[in-house]
Amino acid sequence: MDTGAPGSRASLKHVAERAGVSVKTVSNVVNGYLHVTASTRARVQQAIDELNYRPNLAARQLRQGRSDVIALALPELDLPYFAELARSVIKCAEEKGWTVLIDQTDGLAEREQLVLDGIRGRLIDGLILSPIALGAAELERRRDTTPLVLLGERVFDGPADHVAIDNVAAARAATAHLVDIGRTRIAAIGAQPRPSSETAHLRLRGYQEALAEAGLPARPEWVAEVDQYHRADGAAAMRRLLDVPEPPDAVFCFNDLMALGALREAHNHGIRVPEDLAVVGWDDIEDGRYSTPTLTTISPDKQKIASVAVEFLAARLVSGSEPPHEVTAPFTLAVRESSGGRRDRAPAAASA
Amino acid sequence: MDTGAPGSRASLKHVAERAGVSVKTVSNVVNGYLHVTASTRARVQQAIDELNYRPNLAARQLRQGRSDVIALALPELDLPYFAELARSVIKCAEEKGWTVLIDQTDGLAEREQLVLDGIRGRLIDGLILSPIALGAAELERRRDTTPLVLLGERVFDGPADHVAIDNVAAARAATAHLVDIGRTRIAAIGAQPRPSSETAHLRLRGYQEALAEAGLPARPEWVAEVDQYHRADGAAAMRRLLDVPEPPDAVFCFNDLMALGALREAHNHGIRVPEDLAVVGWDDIEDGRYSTPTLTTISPDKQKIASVAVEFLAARLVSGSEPPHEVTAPFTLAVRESSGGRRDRAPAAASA
DNA sequence: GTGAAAGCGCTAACAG
DNA sequence: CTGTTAGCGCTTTCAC
Repeated sequence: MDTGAPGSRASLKHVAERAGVSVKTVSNVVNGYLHVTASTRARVQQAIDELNYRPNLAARQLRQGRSDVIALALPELDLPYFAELARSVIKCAEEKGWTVLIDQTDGLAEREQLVLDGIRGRLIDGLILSPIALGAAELERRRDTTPLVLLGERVFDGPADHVAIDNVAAARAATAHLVDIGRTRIAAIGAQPRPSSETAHLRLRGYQEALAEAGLPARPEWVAEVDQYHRADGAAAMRRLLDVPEPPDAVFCFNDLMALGALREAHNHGIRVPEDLAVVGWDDIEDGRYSTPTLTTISPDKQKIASVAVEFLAARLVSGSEPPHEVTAPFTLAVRESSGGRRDRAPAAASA
Repeated sequence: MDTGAPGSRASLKHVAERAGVSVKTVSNVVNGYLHVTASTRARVQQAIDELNYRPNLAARQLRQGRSDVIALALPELDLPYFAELARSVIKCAEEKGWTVLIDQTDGLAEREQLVLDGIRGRLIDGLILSPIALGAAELERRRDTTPLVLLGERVFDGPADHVAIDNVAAARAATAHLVDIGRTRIAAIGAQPRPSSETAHLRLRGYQEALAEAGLPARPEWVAEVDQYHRADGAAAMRRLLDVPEPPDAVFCFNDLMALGALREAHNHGIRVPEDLAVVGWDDIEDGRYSTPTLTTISPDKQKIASVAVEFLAARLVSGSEPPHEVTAPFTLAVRESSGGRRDRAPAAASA
């Protein structure tokens, strides 16, 4: 049914010629302007269909100065927390008519810096960045003026909008929960040697504060450092903790993935969870609701984080240079089996 | 250190003026052309730095007719299989200098159609689509000429390049494995009522073929239908299978997520895996390597799928209208605990 | 080696 | 209500 359309390379001009009107009129139709006669509109629409016309977004962007595309830069898409977050961001962005393009930084400083420096040129209208390696200093130095929203821990009072989690408070809550259920030898998995890792630092602090508050010992050998926050790192860390002379009876993992690794490793060693060892994670990824045992975890409000980030960006696009906003997203503690929560059915089971 | 740069809105012209050269020269420098005097290059580079110049990609795209952006359209980013796939695609695309923009279709026909119709206008150079709801008919009807690569099951000999998995063969292998370990009452989870669901259809066929081959009964009540391929659907389906008069002693789940849900549900009912019930999944997502028990699964070569898809696109961009290519990506069966594999340590444990 | 000018497809002024 | 025109920032002939 090719009516002579040269591929889909038809431009406004072609459509205009075919419909016997001016480009402006076609533009009006395409953009849904109201003041167009029904008959003209119909003629134009027919020409559009026949030629299979699609607007050239590059030209529109060049003209309008905006692309309706934003970038979301995060460490890894296959870390469930970030996958879930990305899903929400894409959803929210869609409601604004935006398209989301993904940059994977792998948590590398170099790549985060590239993103920050505007590697995307003027292609994107805004940027949402979840920094792992970069700190306040790098952010201060930023020259690119693309609207920026930061995700994650509080990076001081940086020059950018920021959706934060109260890492210290949440870590304290997680640890306090382990204290509450009667554990006394509470370990932590997820400390990081890198000086710039804010997240690990803050969560460790919350952990230590909670121990101090409870008058419980904070043994250095109960704090396991990791390189990354993957399952394998959690498993390896757990293994080391089990070799300590006086092994812990509870462990607070700085994310769910490590907690799942730790769970599995404990299982390999014949250690019962939660009887011998209570485990708490962080992120509330779906895996933890179906694991055996199900995982007690800090549950940050991901939906909220995503929606606030997108709203921040939207606000920036309207009024550029207000002082930076900051929102602290709420969290809850989801108590499940791994810390002795009721051995109730998994959520799916309950829903049918 | 603001040298008067008006934000980052500097254009080639501004840079040219500041450096005392023509725009062409600046363009040459920016694009790394060789025949530029070292001194000129230095002067231009300095002006670029001072003005914090970033090329306007929209203008470049308009001129060159390409954006170096491709779209990846998949059902949901937080389905681990797709998250892992997306990660690989982004990696491969990056090596080609491309940026990837993500479209979430939620597996909805309507949204897949939009993507296919070129909702992105001329913004993208190519499209990789993992269709769930759309079939051959819709693909034949496509008029948009953006290069397209299809992912997933074989959609007949469509008009587009295609990276397929041999669903029937893999499903047969999975089922045959359950036969091999001595199971006789083998169920399947993942059939779908929708007529257009190729994937479910083909996997079901492989399952049935393997049963026939083994001379085993194929009871309809052992085939559980689901709406989606999430953990909750697998758990619910498992629950139904356990209520059947003669419950199965093995179950082949059409993806890992459902298998994990089934695992959890079995656990809730006090059923031992693999002793009472063997479970096989499909996708080889990381979760299944750390679950308890670890999950036997069909492992498609995701890296290969991603790299071939990107290569197909690259080839299309060079020579447009060759006949469609098709590659069938290999798969293996990863035997783990859920089907009686050795109760060895989880992979992470082994690596330290 | 470098410069001048045209034009990619679109929208926004401004006429009519 | 519709047509004409200029120009967004860039690359690309073609001169010099």
